[in-house]
Parts: sequence; structure tokens; C-alpha cells
Amino acid sequence: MSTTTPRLRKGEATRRLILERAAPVFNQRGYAGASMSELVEATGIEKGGIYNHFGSKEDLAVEAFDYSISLIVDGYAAVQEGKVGLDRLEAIIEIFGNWSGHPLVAGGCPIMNTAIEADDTNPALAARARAAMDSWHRLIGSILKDAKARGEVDGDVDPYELATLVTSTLEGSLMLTRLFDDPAYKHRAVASLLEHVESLRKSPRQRKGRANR
Amino acid sequence: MSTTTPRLRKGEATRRLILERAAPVFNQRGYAGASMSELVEATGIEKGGIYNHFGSKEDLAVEAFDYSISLIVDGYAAVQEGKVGLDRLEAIIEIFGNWSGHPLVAGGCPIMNTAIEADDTNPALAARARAAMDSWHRLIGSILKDAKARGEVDGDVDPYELATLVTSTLEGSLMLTRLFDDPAYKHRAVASLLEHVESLRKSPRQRKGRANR
DNA sequence: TCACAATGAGACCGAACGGTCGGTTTTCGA
DNA sequence: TCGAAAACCGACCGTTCGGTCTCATTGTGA
Repeated sequence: MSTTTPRLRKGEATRRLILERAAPVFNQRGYAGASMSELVEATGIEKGGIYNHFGSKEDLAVEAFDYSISLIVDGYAAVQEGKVGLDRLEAIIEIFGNWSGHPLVAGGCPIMNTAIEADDTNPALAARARAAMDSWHRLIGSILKDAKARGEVDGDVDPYELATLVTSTLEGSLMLTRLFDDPAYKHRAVASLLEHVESLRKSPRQRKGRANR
Repeated sequence: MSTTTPRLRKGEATRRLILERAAPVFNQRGYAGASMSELVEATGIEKGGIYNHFGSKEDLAVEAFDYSISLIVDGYAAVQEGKVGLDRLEAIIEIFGNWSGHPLVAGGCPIMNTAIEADDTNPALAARARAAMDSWHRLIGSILKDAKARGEVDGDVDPYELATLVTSTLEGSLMLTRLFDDPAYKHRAVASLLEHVESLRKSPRQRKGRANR
């Protein structure tokens, strides 16, 4: 106890495997909807094994959520590579509409799913969802601030406000896309947002009066 | 059997009361998250009494969802009264942002909540959510078609597409508002949408000179 | 190599789940 | 007013829930 306990490999691998396989279960069925027996089946690890690594179902759900978020963070980081300024934002918006076939995690956006279920029922999960959403908004906001610094957009654009508007439209359209199993809703939102972002580019020294095309 | 069976009053009243009180429970806790014991407590009716009116928890959830939707339909019908054309749409968008204090049903938008939870788990509830969302989109779409017929907006605006974009933005912003318990997200979406709708009005040279803003 | 800690299986636990049913009370048409 | 039907209660059912614990097996640092 007094000395440092060395971390063992095998257990860590099992722990990771449980998270990988539990994450889509929680994302698809929700926290309340996912039972331990489902998680046992999905992970291939018996209950005792799972509880050897996680203190409770809620602990597992929280860590599985964080794992899902890490996949998303990595995915969105990858699509920005080699791009600068507004192009980064446009790449993010575009890829949002094209991840239908190979979603980063099955069951839709974990932040939205968790936000909807947990806001009235599970403070711990809701807090993680807030943290993840904050981080997402900071990413979009920083891209916009960068675009402003590069002189691509006007100074009167509020990065954070625009970020939350982009999120609202994307998440709402994803909800519709999943409800009707039709990517058209998502594609429409992407097209509309891209148009909006393009309209922000100050092309020939124009400032106000951009509201419509 | 051959003659009509007279419907009694008292039972119908209890049935209605159960729906009224169960609806917010399902909307806040979700279908899986709401237990029968919670519903017994919320309704003040014992389990036997509830099952006297509803065949199963799922039946009750479906009917409670429909009840929630009826409240919303009535609410949005009321705010349009006395208005015509695009003003109707603007009234709907505006009221969406001002229903924080006195929501039509506690727990946020029942369509979105149900869509998120049920899309991967409960076909019956998902179907009801689709029906309600379709109806909503038809409402917005018909308002836009009417506005077109009145010459308020250009012919190249697709009513249904715009309706789904409005829904996406509103629902997404409601999710953020509830996640962070901050109406700013909703207000921002409302302002952005109103600006967009206003920009659709063919004001400058065509038809009536309603150059607002 | 070996001793011991880490690991994971699975039987087991009490509580809570959704749902049933017999019996009592209430309602209301005749 | 009265009796049948409707309404309602609450004890009870089998199942499944999340979680615990013991113990055999496995992995690993010394």
C-alpha cells in the first residue's frame, strides 16, 4: 500500500475490451434500458469479471460514455488534418453528414442521447454530457476564432454563438435522420450550414447586409 | 352483446387522470426509466386500477405520449390564432423559445425524447414519434405553402425542407437548453430562425413592401 | 521457478420489476 | 332504492434487476 502498485497488463486489456463493447450497448439502449445481463452478453465477460473492473453499472456507463467521446474526438480531429481556418469547420460539418454508414459509435450521438436521457434522471451522466458538449463547442469556437484571426470572417461573428447554432442544427437533424432512418434530414442540415458558413467569408470587403444570399 | 354497451363516466375520468399524471413521468424518466411504482405514486391510483384501464406499461406509455402530443398540438394551434401567412410560422418559432417557464409537458419535447430513446429499442413508441413529427412537419409545411400562395415568399422555397430545418434547429437548441439549464441556446436558435424566415419575405421590389427589420 | 496478487467465473442475494387476480367498494341505470 | 356492472385495491406471482462473494485459474515480478 505504501509503495506504488504496478499496473498489470492483462486486466487493463479486459477493462478496455469491456468499455469497447459496452459503449454501443449503452448508446443504443440508454442507461436505464441497458441491463447487466445484456452487458454480460455483449462483452463476453461474466458479471463478476465486469464488477472486478467497475464499481457499479453507473461507473461503467460513465466510463463507456467517456470512451465513446474519445472515439468521436479522435474522429473529428482526423478530418481536420491538413486544413486551416474555415475549411476545418466545413470539413467537420461535411463529415457529420457522411458518417451514416460507418458511425463512430452505434446508436447516434452519445452526447445527445445521454443529454436527453440523463438531464432529469442521472446527474453524473448529465455532467459528463455537459463536459463533452462544452469541449465540442470550444473546438468549433476556436476554429472560428482562428478564422477571424486569419481575416476570413468578419469581426462581428460570435464564435461561441455560432458554434451552438451549428450544434443545434446538426444534432436536431441527426435525431430526425435516426427517427425516420433517412439521411436526407442530415444532408439538408449540412447543406444549409455550409451555405451559411460560406456566406460568412468576407470576399470583396463586404460587411453587413449578408443575411440572404 | 348485440346492443351497444353504454360507456360509464367515472372510469373515463380516472383513465384521463392517469394519462395526465403519467405523461410527464414518462417524458422525464423515459419509458425504461419509469417504473410502475413511480406511476402508481404519480397517479395516486394503485396498480390494479391502472391495469384496469391499460393493458400494459407500453400501452400506457403510448397513450400518454399521444396525450402529451395533444397538449402540444393544442398549444401551437392557440398561438397561431388571428395570424396569417408567415406570421403564423414566426409566432410558432417565437413561442418555442418562451415556453421555458410553463412547458406544455414537463421534461422537454416528448417527440424528441421518445425518438432518442425508442429508435433502437421500442418500435411502437418510435412509430408514434414518427407520426407526431410528420404531423408537425405538415403543419409547418402547410403554413409555408400558404405563405407562398399569398405571395409572401418566393416560389423556390421548399416548404417541407424548410420545415425540417426549422425542426432540427429548434429541437437541437432545446436539447442544449435542457442540458445546460440555460434558455440562451433556445433563444439564439429562435433569433436565427426568425432572421432566416424574415429574409424569405420578398420585400424589396416584389408585392407588398413589408421590409421589416 | 515460484509464490502470490490479480483475474474472472458463476452461484447466490434481497429488492424491485411488470403483471395478475380475487374480493371489496362505488357507481349508476332501471 | 336496489342490484348488477364497473372500478379499484393490494396481496401475490414468477422473473429479472444490480450487486456480492467465494474460489479456481492465470499472470507476473522477484
